[in-house]
Amino acid sequence: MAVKYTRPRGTQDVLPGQSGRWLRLEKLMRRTVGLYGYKEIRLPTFEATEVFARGVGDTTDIVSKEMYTFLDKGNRSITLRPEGTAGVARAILENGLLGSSPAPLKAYYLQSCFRYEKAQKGRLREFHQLGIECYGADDPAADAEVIAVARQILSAAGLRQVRLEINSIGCPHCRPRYHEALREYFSAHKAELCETCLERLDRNPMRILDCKVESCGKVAAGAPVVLDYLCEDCQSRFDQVKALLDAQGIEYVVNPTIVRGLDYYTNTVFEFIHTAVGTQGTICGGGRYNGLMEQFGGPATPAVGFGMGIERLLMALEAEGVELGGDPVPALYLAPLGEAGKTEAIRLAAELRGRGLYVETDIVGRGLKAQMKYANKLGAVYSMVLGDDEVNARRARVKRMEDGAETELSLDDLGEFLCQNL
RNA sequence: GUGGCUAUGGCGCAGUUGGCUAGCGCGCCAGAUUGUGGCUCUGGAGGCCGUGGGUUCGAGCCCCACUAGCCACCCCA
Repeated sequence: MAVKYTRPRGTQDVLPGQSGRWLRLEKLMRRTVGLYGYKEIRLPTFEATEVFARGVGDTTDIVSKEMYTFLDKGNRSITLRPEGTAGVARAILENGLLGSSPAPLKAYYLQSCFRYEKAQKGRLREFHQLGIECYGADDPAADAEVIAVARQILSAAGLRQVRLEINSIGCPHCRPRYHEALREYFSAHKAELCETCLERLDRNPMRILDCKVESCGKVAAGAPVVLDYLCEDCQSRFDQVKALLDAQGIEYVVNPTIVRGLDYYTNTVFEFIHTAVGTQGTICGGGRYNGLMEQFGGPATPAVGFGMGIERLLMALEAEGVELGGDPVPALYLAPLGEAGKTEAIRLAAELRGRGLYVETDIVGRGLKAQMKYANKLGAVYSMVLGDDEVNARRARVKRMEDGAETELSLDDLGEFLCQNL
């Protein structure tokens, strides 16, 4: 039984037995997001490469080296989506949603994303993301609401050891001033910077703040802080976001070094970081991206949103020992004995399933004893033996597996009994 | 892309300085007096020891390459 085929690197199989927790988490996410008015949007898995190059920014790592890009048979450059926001922006414009639906436009997606990276724990090549996008709301209340959505999902899932970090990276008006100040500061410390940071100095000096190299970190510690360079408007927005978080009782810490790796962010940026799960601790990241629509040639439209990694959240929950519950358990196991029993079991099972009950019965020809063991393994709440006597009398005993208590009743009353005793 | 560690039945592991039929736990299947589970006992199925070379009389154990996984860097969800 040699395994010939293995799954591509960085992908995963979610098997029966594990999929239950995914399902529960997804349900919880859809429900929560719905409480804030988000409706699902389903988009193609791949887009024209240009959509991401434009949307995400071609100087970012994601676009410059992590995309799954290929030419299709019509010689078009196609890319598997590395994130969700760019596609949503494209779809909104293409379908004219901004004019035709009431503002703000709130959409969410729950989907695979693809990045060609070296896989490790919490970093897959195909991973799953919940994302929400709110278009047409420039008020800080929108920022605070988006953060609240993420907060509620994480709390509802039972996650405890998570910290919210927020920052403002300013707008196109005040950011150049800050870049200027950073360049000036880091240029004076060139000798202590690593090679990559020397490049960053020209392209995007804010990235240096994020550098993990020790010497860079030391220099960065004394660097000018964005928050000191915000224009009046940006400062006031940031203050309002914080005030609204306070009002909702959402705890956070201001971390002026959060930069985020996608070019479209402006003003508010935030991350939810798990504190006990090793290096891939960011389970949710997001912020405001008011410039994105214009980059696509659309009308200037304010927008906020976040992306949340399903696998990362699942990892974090596991690290905290939070149980999401496993696969559903049968309400009843029907154990047929003999031909008459078998026929009746099939009939009865179909009837009960028609009423919405999860019922299992024998389809492999096991003996009675083996069937009981099986029922036990499945975790069935009740079991019932159907032999000639029961079929003739149309009465049988239901057994509660937990304690072995038995109740005799007519087969016709079984459905009612189960509905009332689950 | 860079560095380190690992690779034995479905899962978790033993395999002594290389030596004759590769073991254990869990799981799976079947039994333990005739129509009943969870405990216990017994038996069974299942591995060309990641792949390909090499050293040797002989390699799961040594050497090389490749592949995959894990950890860190990088980056991000």
